[in-house]
Amino acid sequence: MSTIKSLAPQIDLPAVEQQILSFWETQEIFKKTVSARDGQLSWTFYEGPPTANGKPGTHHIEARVFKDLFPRYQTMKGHKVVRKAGWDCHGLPVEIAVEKQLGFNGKGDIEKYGIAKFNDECRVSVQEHVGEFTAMTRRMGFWVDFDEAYWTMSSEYVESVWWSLQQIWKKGLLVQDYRVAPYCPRCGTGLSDHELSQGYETIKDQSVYVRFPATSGELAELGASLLVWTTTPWTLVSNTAIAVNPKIEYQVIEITNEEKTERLVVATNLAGILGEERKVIATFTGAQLEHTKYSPPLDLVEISDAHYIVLADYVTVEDGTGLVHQSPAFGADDFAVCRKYGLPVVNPIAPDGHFLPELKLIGGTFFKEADKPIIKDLKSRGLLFKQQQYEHSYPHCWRCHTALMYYAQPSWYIRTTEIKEALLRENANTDWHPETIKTGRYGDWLNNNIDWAVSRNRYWGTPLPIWRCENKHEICVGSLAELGTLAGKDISNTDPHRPFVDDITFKCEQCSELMYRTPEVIDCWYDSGAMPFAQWGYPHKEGSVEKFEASYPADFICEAIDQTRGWFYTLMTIGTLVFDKSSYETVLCLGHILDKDGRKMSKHLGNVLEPMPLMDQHGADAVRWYMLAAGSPWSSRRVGHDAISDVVRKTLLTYWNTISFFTLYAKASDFKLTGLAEEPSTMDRWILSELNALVAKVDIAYANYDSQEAGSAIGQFIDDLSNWYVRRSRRKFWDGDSAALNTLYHCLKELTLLMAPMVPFITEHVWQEMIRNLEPSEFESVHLASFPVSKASAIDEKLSKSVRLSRRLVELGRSARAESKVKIRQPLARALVAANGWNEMDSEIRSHISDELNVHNLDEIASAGADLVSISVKANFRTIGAKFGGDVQEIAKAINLQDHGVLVANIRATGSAKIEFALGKSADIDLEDLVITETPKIGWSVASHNGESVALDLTLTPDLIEAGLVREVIRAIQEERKQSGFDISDRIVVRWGANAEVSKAIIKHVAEIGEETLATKFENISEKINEENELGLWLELTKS
RNA sequence: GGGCCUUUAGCUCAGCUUGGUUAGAGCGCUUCCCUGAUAAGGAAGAGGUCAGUGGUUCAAGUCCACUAAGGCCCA
Repeated sequence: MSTIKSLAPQIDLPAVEQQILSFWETQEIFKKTVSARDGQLSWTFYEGPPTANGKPGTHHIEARVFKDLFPRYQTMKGHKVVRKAGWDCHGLPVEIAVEKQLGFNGKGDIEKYGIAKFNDECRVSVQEHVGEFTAMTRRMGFWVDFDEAYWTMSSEYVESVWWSLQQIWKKGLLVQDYRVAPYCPRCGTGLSDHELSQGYETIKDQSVYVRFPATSGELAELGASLLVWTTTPWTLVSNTAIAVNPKIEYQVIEITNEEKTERLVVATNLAGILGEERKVIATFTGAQLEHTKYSPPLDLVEISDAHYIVLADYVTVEDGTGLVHQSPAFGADDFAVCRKYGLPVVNPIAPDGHFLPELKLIGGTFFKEADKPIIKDLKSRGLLFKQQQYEHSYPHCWRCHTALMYYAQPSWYIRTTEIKEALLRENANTDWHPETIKTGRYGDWLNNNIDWAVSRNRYWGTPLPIWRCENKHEICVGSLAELGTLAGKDISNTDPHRPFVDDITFKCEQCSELMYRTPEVIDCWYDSGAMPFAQWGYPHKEGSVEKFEASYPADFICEAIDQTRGWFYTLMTIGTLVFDKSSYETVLCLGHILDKDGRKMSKHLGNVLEPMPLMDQHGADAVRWYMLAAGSPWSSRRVGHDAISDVVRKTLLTYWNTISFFTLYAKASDFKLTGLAEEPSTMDRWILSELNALVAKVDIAYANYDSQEAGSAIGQFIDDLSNWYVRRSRRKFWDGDSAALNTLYHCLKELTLLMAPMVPFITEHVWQEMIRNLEPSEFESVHLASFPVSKASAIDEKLSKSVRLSRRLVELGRSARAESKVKIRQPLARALVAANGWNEMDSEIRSHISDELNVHNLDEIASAGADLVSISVKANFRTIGAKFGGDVQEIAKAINLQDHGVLVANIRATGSAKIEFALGKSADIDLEDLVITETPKIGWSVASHNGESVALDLTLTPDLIEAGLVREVIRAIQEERKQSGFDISDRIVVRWGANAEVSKAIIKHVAEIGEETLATKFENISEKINEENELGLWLELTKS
């Protein structure tokens, strides 16, 4: 009585996964995989926290699959891998969602409602979908510790963030400055980029070309005016400078119209706007014009030490005049350029969007309404050159549709430009996957680094821990304890959010004035970038120092490509700011998930694939394998049901069926696990060679974060194992051959271990049902086992090549069979083979070819005699090109003109031949320089490819025909056995009837048929004949 | 406006690092074959301006430049 479980070929993957999930949970397998590696080298992974105020989507599965694979692999390689989950809690998207839910329409509503209550709602909102996230994470088999998850809104997290800000502040890198940002004058609030993108509207504005007379340098001597184009005439009030591109060419052009002659400066490429009748007076590069003074068009506000030409690379000749009016309070580019020249930032507009009342002409006017009087004034003073309507898309407030203005507002910056060199150094030491991001997208971003505007005028975020007095003395606080000391009371249990921290005030140490917290909160990207230390509550919380030091920097992080300027940047930057070291060493950067038609998944297109139904339909393993192994992880990929069910059929079911096949025969033959044979057969040696090569390949691929490479190698091996090794060794399994069964078991066990990190469910199922069934002392879970080690001595590259050749020859033989219309069940006497490597081929491998092709004898084509064989050759360009370079075409032609048979005979006899290809020029070539195709001349069915040929002798003798009939009969009986549902080891009685020819064959070969079909007894019912089948064979089987 | 990525069969994608003369695989379709595990396997066929243009080279899907379309990030 065998205890071996036979596993059915049918499997319900999603159902099995549910069992495995509860097994993992009840046995606490995840915990054990971590604790089992206590004392081992740790391998660190950081989880990029999602915000759980929205539902998880299929794109969340993608990153999480990769975040799971490599930790599982590293665990199997003996490392301790702690995986701490995290939740990103703060930020504008959360506030906006809550505003929407409460029907709010701006910051005013929030303040009326009360910041404390509003923040309470935010706190609830970010926990709303935590359950769905954890359910999805559990279902997909992503092992991460939710019990110990960090929350960016927790007091200890916020305090840790404060501590890091204090470090940066102490270095003088956290400062207040102006920031030009979109601003809604009606709502009185700045808008985020995210809000901005929702509110673009196409509108018509008056654009104007204005003359700015030059007052210094050569331009003044020439009496020229700078011609400037702007779509926002209202900004001319605060004109501060004019920017030109140093590399662009400018001309002074004289034109005459309406009886007036004047000279204007424009970029050469845009001179066309001045009309056809024009005279070039002088030419300058932009650089030559620097510091040329001009008189400003309006004299409504005082701007000292201004009004000259500055240089800026961003100026283009796409439209306008190539000269750009600069008003630093109202344009980010303008601000940056003017800052560089030390120009003042003058802002004549009040926060309500109206010009200051004391101004002449436009005092008290709403900024947009000022265009008309300004244009009228310019016209009356002869400064307006041209005016035209201009249609463009302009940002509007998404709430109230008011036109936005870009407006300089006070803002806190982290001076990341100061640590640019350190960032570049850290980036150079970072291992990016794919590599191009390092110097491409991310490297460029660092090279063009700008200071990080880190403050937000909002409510639900980590409050900026800076307190100031009216004399602008400031202090940055690093913890609640520190703040309590300053305030002189115990506030250790105070919520470190608004509005509670806003209420804390204390006296300035320098001037004794009261210090108030500056009202801003910080960018939530700072929160997530601070997680390497803040997740432990470093440095305040007990034990956090040890935990942090043991886990910094991370060996591995992984997110989608949109994080290059998000999390990847803030992690590296904060790490470098605070510890002078980036917080991660390797980063895997994934492409996005698209729908089956290549479109983004979005609610309004209705093409969103819900993750849970997807996994419940196909199984999490199928989704995982698809994400990991189908297509490049770093390019965007289309996900659809068909693509995923393909994975199931092709890979997972083939694997499972091989397992099932093994257990079927292991049970039937009372399999004993004895290990690998001392002297394995050629076939066994071959598959073991492939296996060990696979182990090495997959190990390297995983170590290099290349799941695609690992997946395709595994897929190839599954195919080799199932469709060649098992197929060709079927008879041995049937015979209960212990060596073959042990070999197959060994292959399946190692394969299971290799696949475990990618598809943890089905491999666990195999581990429990097959491996622990045979080896009860094995690890409790496949995920507690060690990764296999490749045995180099088992890898036989020559054998592998030989088997590959044999499989190509089988293909050619099948092709020749199909061509000849002689089916494979009809044996043939012989086939001729031509191929390099044939002579070295092991007889066992040759026998597989003759079995597959059902041919009794295989001979080398040479044995057929030269007069039967025709030889044709082609030049092998790869070798000839390398040897003779430019002469290849001539040589190839010359080779073609030779008598191919003689040429090949010569080279085979002497090893080389001299080819004369031009007058007095010749080349010595040898066998490798030719692609030789040998084919029999007549009476054969031939297939050739790349110089390899198989030719079948189609002559049929009565004996061969009879053998063919026997094989037909055997197959018919086997088919019937299967139909009748007999067990593979059932002995049977065959009652049969057939026509004379078939009857004769059966009677003559009854012993052979009986052996093949396990028939113990044959009864001929001669009157029965089945008209419906080709053989006329009637069968009735019963168990004996 | 800037940077990066992608573009190869009806569909999904390899191949490009290292250039070599018949450009592959899977799915789907047609016709066959094989089957004592398989939801499988195999053969043949239809299906390709390798996005376009130009260049380098004896030779370009592959290297270089430019262009176009789509995507991502940033303005």
